[in-house]
Amino acid sequence: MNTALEILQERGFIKQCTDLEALDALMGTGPVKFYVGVDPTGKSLHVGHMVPFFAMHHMQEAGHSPIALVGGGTSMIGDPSGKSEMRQMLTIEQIQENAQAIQKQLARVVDFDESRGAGKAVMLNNYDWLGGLNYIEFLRDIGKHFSVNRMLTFESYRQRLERGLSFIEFNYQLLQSFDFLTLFRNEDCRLQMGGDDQWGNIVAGVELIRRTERKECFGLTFPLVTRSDGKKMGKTEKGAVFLDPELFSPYDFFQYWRNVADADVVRFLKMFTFLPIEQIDELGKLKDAEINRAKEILAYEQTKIIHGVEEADKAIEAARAAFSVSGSAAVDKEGLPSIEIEASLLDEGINVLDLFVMTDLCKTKSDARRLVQQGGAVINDQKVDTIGLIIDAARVVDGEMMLRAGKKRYFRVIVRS
RNA sequence: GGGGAGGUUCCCGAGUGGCCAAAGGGGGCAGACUGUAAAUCUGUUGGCGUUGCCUUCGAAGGUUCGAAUCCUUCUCUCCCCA
Repeated sequence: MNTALEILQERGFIKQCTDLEALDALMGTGPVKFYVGVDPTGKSLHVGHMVPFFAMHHMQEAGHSPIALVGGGTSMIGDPSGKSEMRQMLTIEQIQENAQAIQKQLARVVDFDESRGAGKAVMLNNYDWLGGLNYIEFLRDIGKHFSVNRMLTFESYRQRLERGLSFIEFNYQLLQSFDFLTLFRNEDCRLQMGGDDQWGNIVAGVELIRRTERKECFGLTFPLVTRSDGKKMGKTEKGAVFLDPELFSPYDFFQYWRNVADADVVRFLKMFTFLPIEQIDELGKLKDAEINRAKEILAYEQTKIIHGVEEADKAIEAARAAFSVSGSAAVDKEGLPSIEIEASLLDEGINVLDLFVMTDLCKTKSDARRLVQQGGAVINDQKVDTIGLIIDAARVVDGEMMLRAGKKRYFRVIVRS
């Protein structure tokens, strides 16, 4: 039987730990409460946020108790770690709202259900103890444990010193450490996990607890997940790969994973799916074109976790249909993004450019014009390269038209009669 | 509070009176090559009614036949001094 840490290790989740052996020993003696911070700065998480929560999942599976800590108080301040801009400050109401939306998304990976009993995940908000903090007391009890000299040696602050760092941002580390201390006191939380950019803050928390409570707690960080093509994880030209299907369709979500670089497949399978490690190793042996099978599995599993089995099935079918040799042959196209238009619109015909702009394929008519000029516009597998072309009902097949921009972007236009 | 340097298109960054919808790079999009990969090469990259017109160079005014470029005021950022 693998311990939780071994599982994390073999799946590539561990970057640094304050004391791996001691932590392993502690976790061997029984369930351990641990926490991960969540930013409530948006109403949806995106895949770049998910690493800690997948780790949380494995920890929970192994019997430990997760706490998702919403940074309601801290996000009203801004964290300087690695960021060049000050964070936008939010109102308590916005944060509350975001936190609820986020919890729903987390529930796809972590179990918040009451029926789970002791091991269930809980969500707390640090606004509860930061909101009414007394400045003098805080300085006296917490502030005295921090050395400015030491803090200035932290890489994250060093960088910011060059660009400018406001005093409240500088305090972030104290607040995060105080969070850990509070969770330790109130919940007996012994471990904080987070991205590697949080290392400094996490260690600061461990030290604070050691000084004030004379107890050893632990910190563990995850590697910053990058894509081997150098792009940021979870970012696309269209913006972040959100988990919210309203913001990022399940089909596009599937495609995002389907299109990861070869070099990333195994790593991502380990971190972002729950497939057994043996199966992943097998998939890792695939070479060249074969590796596409592994990518498809990655995309399917990930979509299944986040959007559910039905959406995953639709997405994989749609993708297969769209990319099969026969082009957009009549297979299941359910999962493709689509719009509906009135049949009457086609009575007089509609300009190709306008048609493409109606879909999400082109943003402006100039954009559409370029697409057509460069030969990237396709309707029902027929290239359209005439700018003024009028599209009418003759193009409709089985009540719809399948538009394509370039090789990969599809869009269904469903004609309502 | 005093002094200095700046704010240019998605980003970085050139441009100091007309040749500027604005160099170059990055990124994006499209094409070729492929495996729905990477790398590479080519084209393209403000909008529209496209041999033209409209909006854009922090904001508002002004000078000028003509301004991203000059002047005034405002505003924001950074640096130095207090």
